[in-house]
Amino acid sequence: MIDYSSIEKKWQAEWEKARIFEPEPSDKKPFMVTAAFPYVNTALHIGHLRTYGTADALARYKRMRGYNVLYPMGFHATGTPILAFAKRIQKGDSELIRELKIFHIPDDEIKKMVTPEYIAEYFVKTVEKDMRTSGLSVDWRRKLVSIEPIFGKFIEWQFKILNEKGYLTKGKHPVGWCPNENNAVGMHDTQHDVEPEIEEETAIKFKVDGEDASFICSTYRPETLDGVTNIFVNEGSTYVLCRMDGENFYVSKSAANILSYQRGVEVSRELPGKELLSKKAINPFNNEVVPVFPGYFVKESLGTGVVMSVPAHAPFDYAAIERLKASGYNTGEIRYKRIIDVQIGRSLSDVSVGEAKPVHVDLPSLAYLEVLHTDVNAIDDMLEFATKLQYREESHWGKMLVKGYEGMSEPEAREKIKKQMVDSGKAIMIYIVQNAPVKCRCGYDVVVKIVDNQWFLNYGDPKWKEMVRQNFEQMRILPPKARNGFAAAIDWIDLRAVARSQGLGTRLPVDKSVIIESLSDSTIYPAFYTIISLIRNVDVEKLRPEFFDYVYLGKGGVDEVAKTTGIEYETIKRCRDSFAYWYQETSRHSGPDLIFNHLTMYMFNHTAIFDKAYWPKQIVVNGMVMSEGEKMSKSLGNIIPLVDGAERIGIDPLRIVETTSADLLSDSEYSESSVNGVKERLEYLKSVIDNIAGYESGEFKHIDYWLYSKINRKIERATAAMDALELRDYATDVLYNSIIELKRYFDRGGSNGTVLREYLQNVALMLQPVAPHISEELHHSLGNEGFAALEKWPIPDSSMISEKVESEEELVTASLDDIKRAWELVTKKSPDKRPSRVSLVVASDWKRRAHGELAKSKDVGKTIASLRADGVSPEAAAKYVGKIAKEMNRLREVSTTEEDEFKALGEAKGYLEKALGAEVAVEMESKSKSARAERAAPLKPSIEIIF
RNA sequence: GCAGGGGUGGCAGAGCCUGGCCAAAUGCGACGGGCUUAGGACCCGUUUCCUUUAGUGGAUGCAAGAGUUCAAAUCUCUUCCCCUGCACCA
Repeated sequence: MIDYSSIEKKWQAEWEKARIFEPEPSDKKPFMVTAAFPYVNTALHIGHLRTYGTADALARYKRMRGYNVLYPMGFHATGTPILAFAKRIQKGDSELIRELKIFHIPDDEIKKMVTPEYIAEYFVKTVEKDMRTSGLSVDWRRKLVSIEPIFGKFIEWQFKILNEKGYLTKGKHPVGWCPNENNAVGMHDTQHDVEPEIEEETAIKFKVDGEDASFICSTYRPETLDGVTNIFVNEGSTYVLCRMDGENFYVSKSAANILSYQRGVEVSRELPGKELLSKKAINPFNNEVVPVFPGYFVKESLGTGVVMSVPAHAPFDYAAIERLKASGYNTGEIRYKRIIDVQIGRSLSDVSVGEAKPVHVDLPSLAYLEVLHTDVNAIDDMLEFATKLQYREESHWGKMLVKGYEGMSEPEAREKIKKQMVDSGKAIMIYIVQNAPVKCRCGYDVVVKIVDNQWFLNYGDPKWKEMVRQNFEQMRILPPKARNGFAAAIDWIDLRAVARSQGLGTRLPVDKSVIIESLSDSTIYPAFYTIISLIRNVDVEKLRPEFFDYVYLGKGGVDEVAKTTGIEYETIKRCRDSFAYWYQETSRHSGPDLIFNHLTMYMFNHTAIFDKAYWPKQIVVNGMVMSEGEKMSKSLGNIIPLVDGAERIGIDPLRIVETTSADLLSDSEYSESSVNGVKERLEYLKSVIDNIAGYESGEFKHIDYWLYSKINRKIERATAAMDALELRDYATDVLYNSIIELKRYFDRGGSNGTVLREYLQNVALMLQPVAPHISEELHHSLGNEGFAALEKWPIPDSSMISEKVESEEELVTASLDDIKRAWELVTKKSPDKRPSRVSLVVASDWKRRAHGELAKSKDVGKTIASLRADGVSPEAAAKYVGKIAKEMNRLREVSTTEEDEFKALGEAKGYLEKALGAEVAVEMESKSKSARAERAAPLKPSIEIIF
């Protein structure tokens, strides 16, 4: 058994002692690998190995390919999560404590986690330890934490530049807001961690006839305005007349309160809903005067509490009006007006619609109730269903009938009408919490507030976008299929709020009252790794913008900067050199969840700040890790802390399973069985190496050449796979196929120590990227000195790759297979017959020529003629060529000769006899008298089973 | 709704870009056999249907439908369904 734990500890200590992962600029080609730094609210679990292990695999591979490789690491602590974390600990939150216990965090440590600073300190320590346990080839001298003052200086400089370039702007922005605590709330601040989903609604002003006031109706479908027949209010609710933006409005009392966070609202007086029923309203779209009805379904707390009624296109509206009529309410004459044309029920299958045919196609909402086998008295859930169906079909396939918008699709008309109404002052946009009620941790309902002094980064800036697109074209995205996602993200990203009033982090230089939001302060930090270890001893206050200007932008001169900042000349110069060196070639790694935020912001900020030469070169996105078919999560309790995994399973097997068991972008699957499979294979490799001394060298046999061919082909393929970071393909070749090949080699009597040693030496080295410890151990077991981690990546010897040798080996396998099949069929049908001997006949060389010629000429006649000219009998030539002509387009040249095949099968005779338990004879067709000999084809000898 | 990624055999999951060697790798499961006192492990075989007393031939088949082609899991179009993201949150 391999003792992973002690092997890992041993090599980690050796690497550390030799400081082999602490690179400095040199004349070698640089390669810098960075992975998204972890947020410090948890220890690592085995799933984290996916991203960090993939990045490490690339780092180690590139190192072996002769690059000077830098793989630095830092820690993210800015933002609100550890603030909330500290509060929860203060309150003794049992759920959180239970989660921490999964990671074996001792009680006395948990007790101390009442300040975010301590939490950060604790997890920085823990995660670094976890990463060291993982055997990552990280240069720990460059460690940084995003809440360090030194980091703050760097961020301040970054935002100073962004501001100077005009990318920092100020404006209005809707946010989730707690009216009680008076601050913005995000997901981390709500009960059950619910994200308040903010949605925009159009609120249409319906002037009250004869009054200086309007109803204001919120709606998702302003395009249906032309179909409004009346206004609905809840007659049992309290309404107010209020003043907003210099106009008077009727809204529900609770709506007035909610709206007051978005606009200035002054309540003039309260009134019961009933009082509104006597009023008339003017539709701003078509100036029709419409009445006000009581709507049983109107909720005062939703939107404005006043609803415009479009009965032809809203089942609720239609049902409410019909029920009013039925109850004897005087509605006056209602003229239902169809404004969207669509094939009703088209998305439903015939089965669910059954016999129901929409009769009232001029009144779509009724027609929708009809296809659903119901009517105006349906329960609310049914009406809700009909509403959704109608809305979906109309917006998907509907064509507008409204004058001026004829034939338009609904979404297009919606945007046009919305814009027209808002621009002409007939409507305003309001925001609602779409998934209301969302409760703040303090217990109050979250509302939407429009913050008007919000700072944004204007990622929508066309010139900026253009720069990013330009760089993106040059960039390498791995895997290539993630490329479309990035292109979409670059197009989509727009204004992004960059400041918050709370949380840990750096204050915005242009407005010290706010803190830079935590994703925005971690976009160009990889550049900071290149210099941080050089300025650790510099007084933080000396890190003035002039310093960074020189280091990152080459502005000014070293003397000048040394004078203004007081930093030593040599330090400044080394920083500039270090940045300019390492940033030539970079690779950024993360999970796919960061494509639409961090990774895109990474591209934008780099292009905004740095010179072209230092723009991003490569981004790698990898999938996540699933555990036994389920997503790993603390609440499911299926998290395996990294320390446990290292101890119970071993880091190398874990790294192999997680980084190589799926496509780069697909989620990989951790399971006991997959880990065991990997371990068995590693054990097998080790056992062969442990016994290597027992194999003597000698003259090479066919199977030795075969193994040479295999190893060199393997190197070729593994190298190509690593270049594309296709770790799954790489591992299939290097690990899984190696086992199969070795077993076959021994099966076929292979026993040459020289060949085996070379094979294993290469396999051991090629395991280095994903299984660095085992690789190191095997490398040394083979008697090598020096670190595998620093060895040259194997180079294939293409002269040893032989199509012919491999074909011959396949010939043996395929023949054995065919013999078994035929054998079985014969003995099944005649159980009393006992075959005693098998005779194989390999095909004459003229048949090989036939293949080659036919493949080239595609001409049956010509091929036959050419064979006859060579002295082949006309009958045999015609018969054979006729047979192979059927698969003319699949024919290939054959690399073996009759002689080759004869020899190969001859050498394998012993093997075949053992496998079959019968005598085997091999003949050449040109010399055979067997009746079945003519059936022989290249690489497919004829078989005769003799009884 | 918008954007991105998908839909393959009992399951998981390759193949699709670059059409033919694909009844479709590999792993798991199931079944049969070997080994064993027995179980596990291991080894061999089977795992769409029909056909074949010699290594075979055929049908159906990769979400559904249509198209392009001598040839489609693979290319094009349409439809249906699933997953992820949609922001101030790391």
